[in-house]
Amino acid sequence: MFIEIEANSAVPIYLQLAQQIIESVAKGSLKPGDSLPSVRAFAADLGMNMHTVNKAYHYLEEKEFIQIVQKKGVFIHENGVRKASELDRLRLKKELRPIIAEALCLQLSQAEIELLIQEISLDLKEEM
Amino acid sequence: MFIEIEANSAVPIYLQLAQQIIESVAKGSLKPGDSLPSVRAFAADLGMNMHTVNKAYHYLEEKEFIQIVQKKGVFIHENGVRKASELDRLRLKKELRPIIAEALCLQLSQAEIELLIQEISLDLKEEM
DNA sequence: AAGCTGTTCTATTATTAATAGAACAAGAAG
DNA sequence: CTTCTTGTTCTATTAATAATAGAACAGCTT
Repeated sequence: MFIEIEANSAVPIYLQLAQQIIESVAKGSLKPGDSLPSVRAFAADLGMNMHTVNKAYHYLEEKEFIQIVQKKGVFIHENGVRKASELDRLRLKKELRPIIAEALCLQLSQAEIELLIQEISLDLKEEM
Repeated sequence: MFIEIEANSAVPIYLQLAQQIIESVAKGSLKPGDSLPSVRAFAADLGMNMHTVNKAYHYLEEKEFIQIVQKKGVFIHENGVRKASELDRLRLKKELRPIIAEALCLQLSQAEIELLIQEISLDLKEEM
């Protein structure tokens, strides 16, 4: 698994880690049932603290993307890839809203915004 | 201007304020040259601190959405509505990426994601 | 028995968010 | 000229978050 952490990002590193794991699930390089490194091994590999990895894991567990099994390890949740609920859609819209507002100020058309999304989707598939 | 701050949001209130000002520019209810309330008046109106409004203003100034004129006041930047630069597009993509990744895990198709964007765009126009 | 698993506990350090009050310099308005 | 308002600056405090650190625990695997 290829994780790249930007030390000088405004995004906390535990979040960067969690987001990149989600990306791996999105692109299919991590599939439901796959195991993730232990908090210690991952921390050593990434040069960060065990507790930071743990925080990322719990963030992902709350989002139901991974499953933490006591004394066993961490696995991609069986429902890691699933159909969005209406609540999911609302949450995604809330997160997208400020970005779309900015895009509209920057005079991006609907088509241009859709192109951005397509480029991102391609990025998330090419890298398999 | 209608600003609604969610006290219990994980998004800092200075950011919520800034984002909602951007939304107003996006929907056209605030146009380049329009003046914004003074930091004191706005703070009193919203029930928050002067310094918090100031922080939102400086955040928006850095993004070139408003112009702070010494001893005069704050105005929507003449370039508040402008054509996106290539850097703008890259920044937007970086912000969109983790959300799109999550959308893909939730098995939203390209069309379904585009529908979300359309719904948001409508929201940002209807409210004029 | 040894090693590994996530968990829990206490602890420290640094940064950010938010508030508060006072004072300043400069423009506007009377 | 005086008064008010403007954004700015300064110091200060409080709370929360991020990140690190080390130790210990319970339970599974080998």
